[in-house]
Amino acid sequence: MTTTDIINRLRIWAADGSNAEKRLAEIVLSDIEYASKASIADLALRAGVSEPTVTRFCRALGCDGIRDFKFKLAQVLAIGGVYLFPEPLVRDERDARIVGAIADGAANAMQRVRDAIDMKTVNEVAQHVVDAGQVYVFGSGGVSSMGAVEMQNRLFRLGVPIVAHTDGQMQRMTAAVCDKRSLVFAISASGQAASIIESVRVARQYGARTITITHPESVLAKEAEACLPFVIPADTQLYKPTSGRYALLFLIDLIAMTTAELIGPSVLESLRRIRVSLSSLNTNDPGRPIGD
Amino acid sequence: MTTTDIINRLRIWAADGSNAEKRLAEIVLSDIEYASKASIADLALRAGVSEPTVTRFCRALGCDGIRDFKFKLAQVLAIGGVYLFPEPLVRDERDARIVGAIADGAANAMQRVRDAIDMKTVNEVAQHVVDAGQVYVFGSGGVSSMGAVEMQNRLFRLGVPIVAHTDGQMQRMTAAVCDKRSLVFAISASGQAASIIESVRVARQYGARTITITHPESVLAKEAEACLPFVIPADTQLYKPTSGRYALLFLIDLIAMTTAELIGPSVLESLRRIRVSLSSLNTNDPGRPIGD
DNA sequence: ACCGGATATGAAAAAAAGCAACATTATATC
DNA sequence: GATATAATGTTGCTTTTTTTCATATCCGGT
Repeated sequence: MTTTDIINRLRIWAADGSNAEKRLAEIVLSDIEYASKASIADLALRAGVSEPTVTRFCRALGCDGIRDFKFKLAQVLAIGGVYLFPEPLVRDERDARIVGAIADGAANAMQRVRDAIDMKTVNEVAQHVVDAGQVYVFGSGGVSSMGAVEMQNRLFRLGVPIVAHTDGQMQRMTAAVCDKRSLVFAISASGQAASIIESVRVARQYGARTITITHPESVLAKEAEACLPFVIPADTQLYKPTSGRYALLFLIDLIAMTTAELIGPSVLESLRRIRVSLSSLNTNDPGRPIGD
Repeated sequence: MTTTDIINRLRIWAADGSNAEKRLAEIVLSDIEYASKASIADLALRAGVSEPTVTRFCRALGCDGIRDFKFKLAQVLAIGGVYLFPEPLVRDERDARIVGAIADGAANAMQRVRDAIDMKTVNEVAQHVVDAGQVYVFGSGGVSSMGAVEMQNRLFRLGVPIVAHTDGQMQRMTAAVCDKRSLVFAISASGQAASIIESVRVARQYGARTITITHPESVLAKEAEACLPFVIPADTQLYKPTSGRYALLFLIDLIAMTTAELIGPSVLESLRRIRVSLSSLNTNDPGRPIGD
């Protein structure tokens, strides 16, 4: 159960639960911060009900007991939301929470990559990119397809022959024309996207080198030669966009930068040409990053 | 104290606290989910220390007691997801430099957004998204077009009628069919992309509301009603992909989350439907994030 | 109106958890 | 090696939570 469900249910019960439930739900909703720390006795007193009623209330909401209930409330609070607080009171605080939740989430996700990433594998991957005659990136689903496109975007600048496909048919067809000089990146957070799994299988049959960026225990991970672990945890907060995207971006940057350094100064030539090709479009501002 | 600080402190203590502290910190870090629900007795047993030591440990970490400690852990989990917090790897200098360069760049970019962001504007923008009959997002160039697509990806989930265009012709044509109920987001790091500037101008002529995510001093910024500042600094490190992308993602997440909360619980219905529509594709795993 | 059964609520006691005061042990310092 | 200080443990008490059992309330059928 996601934490947001609990708020919904509280809402519903505040409207049409039994007497005691109504009062409790109201008390909790009116001050979640208080409720997340109060003892049963306190809560019972405020709502004018008996203590066991509070425990039963929590159970009925799908929690193990009041501890679990408060645990979930704490999580709701960690991210916070308009509808959680009495409106006029806390505009600023709520804003701060939103900013904090996203920033912390991103920082966490990236910290994890930072801690867990095996640079030896990344270095090998980069070497394969350099060696490959043609690189393909397959991704599907919101996060993974962004990753695929982004990877193309990062690597083509280095002069790497790379193309991304987010369409399942294109992935399959492309896989079918792979050969020994091909390198296939397969990105899938779940590791269960059928088109990606099949494409990897086919590409490998034709001798392509295959690298996945996916859940290390997934079907997809087992299909390929190498796997860079990428796990998107079940977000407890549905309102918040998943932080996993930052992790994926990080991973891609690592690959791109390692590859760039491997190629060496000649990447600068590619970058220079890109800049020249843009200079007729935009004003010439040498400080600006290449291609917006 | 932000909630994630607690993890840092735990890390430090796991490395150089006293004996009991070390063991406790390790136990907690090795399974935060467990620690966030365990009783003192449990924790003490596992770490092989006495119960009051656990209480003292929590206090020393800046919490009121074990309750508060567990409360904070719950929040860490809510934000960071059910991530593991593995020991950071030791790596050689070159690897550390690459990882550090990217991580620091991203952290800086996001910190800048955090410092500069005006949540009042973001709230207004979100309100406009909710009110709009149709939302368009235009972006061009590597970073900005990713932003446009990502914005579509984040907002369509909430049931917002939104479409992204990264093609200049499509942008112009779309702008030409705007009306009063249209909302146009124009993303451009440079603020000089011709197609975007023209599209904003045209859309505005037809009564659309226009919001830019761009350099606040740019031509584009002056064309539109509102501007969320987004500046990509000239990266000195040519090998390194620009960190600006993290900042843009951050900005988009802020808008998406604020919008989601403005819409309220009914967004859950959209998300639920998306999940259902995917469940025939993938195995049914309710914990998985929606759409890879 | 009255009955039987289900449901909701409360009182009291048992169980569990958390905490403080004091005791002990380890460590550092001279 | 004595002493002071910090770190940790033991014990028992308090608070919190849960369970058990009793009571009240509601509701449809007679």
